[in-house]
Amino acid sequence: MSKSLSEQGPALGLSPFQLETIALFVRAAAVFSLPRSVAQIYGLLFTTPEPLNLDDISGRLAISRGSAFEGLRWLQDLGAVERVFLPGVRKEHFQAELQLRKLATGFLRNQIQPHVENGADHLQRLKQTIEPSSKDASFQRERLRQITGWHKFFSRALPVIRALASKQYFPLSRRNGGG
Amino acid sequence: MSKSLSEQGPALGLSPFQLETIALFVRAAAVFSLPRSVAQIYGLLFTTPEPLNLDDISGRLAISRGSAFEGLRWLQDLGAVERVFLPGVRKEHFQAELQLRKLATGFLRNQIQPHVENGADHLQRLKQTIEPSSKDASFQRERLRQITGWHKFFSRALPVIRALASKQYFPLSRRNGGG
DNA sequence: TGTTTCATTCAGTTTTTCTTGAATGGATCG
DNA sequence: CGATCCATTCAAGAAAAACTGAATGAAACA
Repeated sequence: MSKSLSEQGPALGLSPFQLETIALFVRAAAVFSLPRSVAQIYGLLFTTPEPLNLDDISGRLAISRGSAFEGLRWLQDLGAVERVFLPGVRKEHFQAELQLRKLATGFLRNQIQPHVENGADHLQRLKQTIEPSSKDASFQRERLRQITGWHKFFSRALPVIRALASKQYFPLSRRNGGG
Repeated sequence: MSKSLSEQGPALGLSPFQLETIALFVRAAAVFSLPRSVAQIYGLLFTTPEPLNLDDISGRLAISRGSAFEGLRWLQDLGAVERVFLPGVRKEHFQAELQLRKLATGFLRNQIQPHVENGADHLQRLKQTIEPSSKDASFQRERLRQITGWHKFFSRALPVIRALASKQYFPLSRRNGGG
């Protein structure tokens, strides 16, 4: 019963700091319904000074190679993790991307933006379903207008949110020269 | 095989407009990993002029009373659905809240804010795990600083996002006199 | 008071999601 | 060239989440 910190977490040679950080990321990921393994992987890389390879990750977190691989791919797609090429080393190594801006924009780009972009088509299709002569037509048009308004809002909000996550709002990250 | 629109959706007396709208909400909810039934319920109320009761909802969407009840409770907690008291009618009736602002702030309040508020405690605990004499202490302090920066960002961003969702950014909703 | 109507709960079941680990095949090496 | 190392896939299994519907008891009614 030594796995209280991260709830079914790794038992191997991770420091208390690493365990606590991973637990924190796992909780945060749960808010967005992201798989536990994804959060664990990011937490491990985040708290490890040197780049790690697939077997390092799978081994230290006590998760399967398959999970480690899928999790790493997801994190790479997002831009939360990047490959590191080490001269003379065959295995691919990875390290955590530390800029929240990149994480946030990656998430918006991958998870939100496509839906907003498809929205126009869906709205068009929705419009077709209104029968002009029906007694509900007026009410339905009102609702369609409402949804259209929401869609416009998201289209406008996306760039704003990106701007929000820009350098000037991250005074502390200046230390790393990033932003 | 007449259930293509909303994928396992209701087959009863819903109009094409309703079916299409519900399908749209189900897709949108999936982005945030919200249960299908919740999206269906909101979609049904959104596209129905008059308030509905539990049995209406359960019946028209072909979902169980239990699901309808839980979904309604979740939507009420969020502020996305409100009770309507009809004089002389015993059953509770519900209608959709149309202001996106309320939906957004409800979601932030219920799903995000508690975690941000607990963050301070977790950061404090994380700090305790750093052993000052360890060779990793410097690296770990750097990472702690990073997380602290993220936490600060979210603490600041929450109010800003709320402001974003305020009236002036919803020109179309003025028609309803809401915002 | 007894009867009916209703909101609410929750153990059991179904469905979905996540994880596992062995298998595949391409790349690298000697 | 064969042997080894490695990234990647995926069918099967495990775990988690969502759903069901009957049971409960409170409230309204007559």
